[in-house]
Amino acid sequence: MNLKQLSNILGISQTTVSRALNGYPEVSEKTRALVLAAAQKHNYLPNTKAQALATGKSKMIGFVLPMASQHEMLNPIFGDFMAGAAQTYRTQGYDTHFALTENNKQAETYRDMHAKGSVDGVIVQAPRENDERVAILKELGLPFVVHGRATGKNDYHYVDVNNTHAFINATNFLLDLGHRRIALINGNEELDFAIRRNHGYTQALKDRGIEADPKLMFSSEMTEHFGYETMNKLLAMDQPPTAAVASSYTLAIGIRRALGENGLRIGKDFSVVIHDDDLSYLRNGEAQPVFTATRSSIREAGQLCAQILMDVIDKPDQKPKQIVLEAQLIVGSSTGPVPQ
Amino acid sequence: MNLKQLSNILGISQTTVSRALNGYPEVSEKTRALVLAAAQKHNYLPNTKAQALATGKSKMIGFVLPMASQHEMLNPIFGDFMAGAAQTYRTQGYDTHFALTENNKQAETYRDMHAKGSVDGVIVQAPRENDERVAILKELGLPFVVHGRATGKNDYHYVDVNNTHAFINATNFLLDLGHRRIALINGNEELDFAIRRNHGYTQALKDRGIEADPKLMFSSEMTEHFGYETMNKLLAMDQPPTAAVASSYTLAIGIRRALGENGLRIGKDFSVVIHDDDLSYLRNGEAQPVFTATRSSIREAGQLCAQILMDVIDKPDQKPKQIVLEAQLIVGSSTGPVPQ
DNA sequence: AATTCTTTTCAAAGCGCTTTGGATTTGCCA
DNA sequence: TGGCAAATCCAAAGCGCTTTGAAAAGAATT
Repeated sequence: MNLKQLSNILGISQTTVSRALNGYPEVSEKTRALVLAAAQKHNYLPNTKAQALATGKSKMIGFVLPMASQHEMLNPIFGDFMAGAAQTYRTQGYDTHFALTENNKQAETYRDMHAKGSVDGVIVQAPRENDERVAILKELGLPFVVHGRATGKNDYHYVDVNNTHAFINATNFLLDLGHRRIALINGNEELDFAIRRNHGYTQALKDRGIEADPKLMFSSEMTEHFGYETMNKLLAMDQPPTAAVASSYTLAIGIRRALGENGLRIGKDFSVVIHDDDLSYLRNGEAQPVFTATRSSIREAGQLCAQILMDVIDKPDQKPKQIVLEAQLIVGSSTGPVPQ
Repeated sequence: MNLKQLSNILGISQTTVSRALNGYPEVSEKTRALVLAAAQKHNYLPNTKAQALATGKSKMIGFVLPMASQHEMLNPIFGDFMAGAAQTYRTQGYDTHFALTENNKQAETYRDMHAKGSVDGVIVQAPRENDERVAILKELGLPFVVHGRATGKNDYHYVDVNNTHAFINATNFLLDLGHRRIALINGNEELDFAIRRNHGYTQALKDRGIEADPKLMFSSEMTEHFGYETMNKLLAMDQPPTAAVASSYTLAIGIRRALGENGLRIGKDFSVVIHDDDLSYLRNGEAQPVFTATRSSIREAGQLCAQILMDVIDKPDQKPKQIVLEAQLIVGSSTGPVPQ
């Protein structure tokens, strides 16, 4: 069923049918009702491709996920983020165009998407320092919103968590409990968020006159295994730390496993504060949080990014919208005073 | 840059340029080289919308994810599955059209996608018994592949894990170790895979003359919390089981937490076999598996589904391709003989 | 009833591509 | 050199929609 057929059935021109459907005022309410009813009845929906071609708008948002070929490690947060975003798009008739790309070809993928006219805007994930994608998207004039911040220049739209502050808080919380040797188990420090968390951690220690000890600082992909392995290394030290801040829930699961295997109780013998993205399928407890954490919903970030992006698509030339979310410190049972 | 402009630059007709680009034989290799070079130079890529309109093929695969409004629980496996699928699509120029939908409106979303002409085929996830989506897609004539099986009729393409067999194996493994009271911690038993796992578990017990005890069988959404809660319930029993089979890694994390808090060692005091989807961001150990598990890569399933779907789009009328993957039993350190 | 102004409708062009059917050029042979 | 087939190329139609500019119908004014 297409426009032509529908208009034939109705005995009305395509123009009028199209206008009736799209809510233009130049059509009487009577015929509009007629058209709407017929469309409903015949299950007619405009062909998006034709619509896109005619209007020049694809009503699609691009979402590019790098394959991260090294370890085949897919960003575990992307599902929730994307769902949050898609949920918001829907309200305005946008859908998501999802593309996988090799790790170092993200920029190229955006360029192609634009050249092929398949999206009206894109979201940039996990920015690095002076991320090239930002430059390219600007050059192309393709609307975009960054989830996170690409250090360097700041003249674009973004939604980010205040990572520095979150990790200052997390570290302070442990310091207040009396801990002095505190480890950092961080994500890959090529990524902006990890850099900021490192800064927060270092800063908090410094403010209490403690020099951050590089031997207590670890950074890699945030897997359960990395958490496990690192915790084992820490326990094997001559003078093990009494606490750690970790960048994700998955890391914490590994940490807890290592502690358990060594007969140590989390929150008693060793304290852990994590950053909790509030993933829908990996909740940090239900009513009561399991781990003490700085929490910030990744899904909410997705919603905000989507909101801004749609706004920018609508009105391209506005001054950068920049949202920094504060993570909430929630206290679970993974922390306690320094064991005597 | 579009075809017209490109052909003007070259001083060649649009027809020839289009044909050169699409590898038709009616164009000399010399001009083809010329065209290709120019396209490259001017960063030309055909507008997908126009292409889709002209050819009637959108080169898009639909992927519908229910929001699961109740608990906002997003299927944690979907990321890996989708990535596997997308990886395969790419090789043949397909991209993914991703849409969120309310839980009970999946069928409608497929119908809309078809009416709007935005996809050439779709993948159906997490089928239920006699899933309505299958019927609708057949009626629409929209190519589809089911990931899993919708019990009921079997006249469609699918890729599934042999869930029954996997759980027979898992249960047998524990029986062989001497366990007799074995719990089942399963996913939501409205879903086909969970039903089959239940059958496998029940069957294995029965084959050893053991009646499955409903008090040891639990089923819900596969969250860490559900695993934790259930394990606590089990431990509180008069006569607790000595082992459990669990349907996912996330459940196992909760189980381990409960055991740890009760001072019990997994694999010594209590044995657990899980089903492991081999998620990229939640690996069950690296070189050595942590949990004894029936393992089947969800990413691989995604790849297979994609492969079949593209094939079916190409040649719609073929007899159902049905692949049943056997899960591999891998032995980790979460199982051991019955404690004395 | 004649004129003007609104309201409602329509035909046709255009979005950027593919593809059919026909035209032109080239190569080969006699 | 002429003739014919094969190799190249092209103009134009069509995919399903939106939108412009104009026409037809209806309402209002004199």
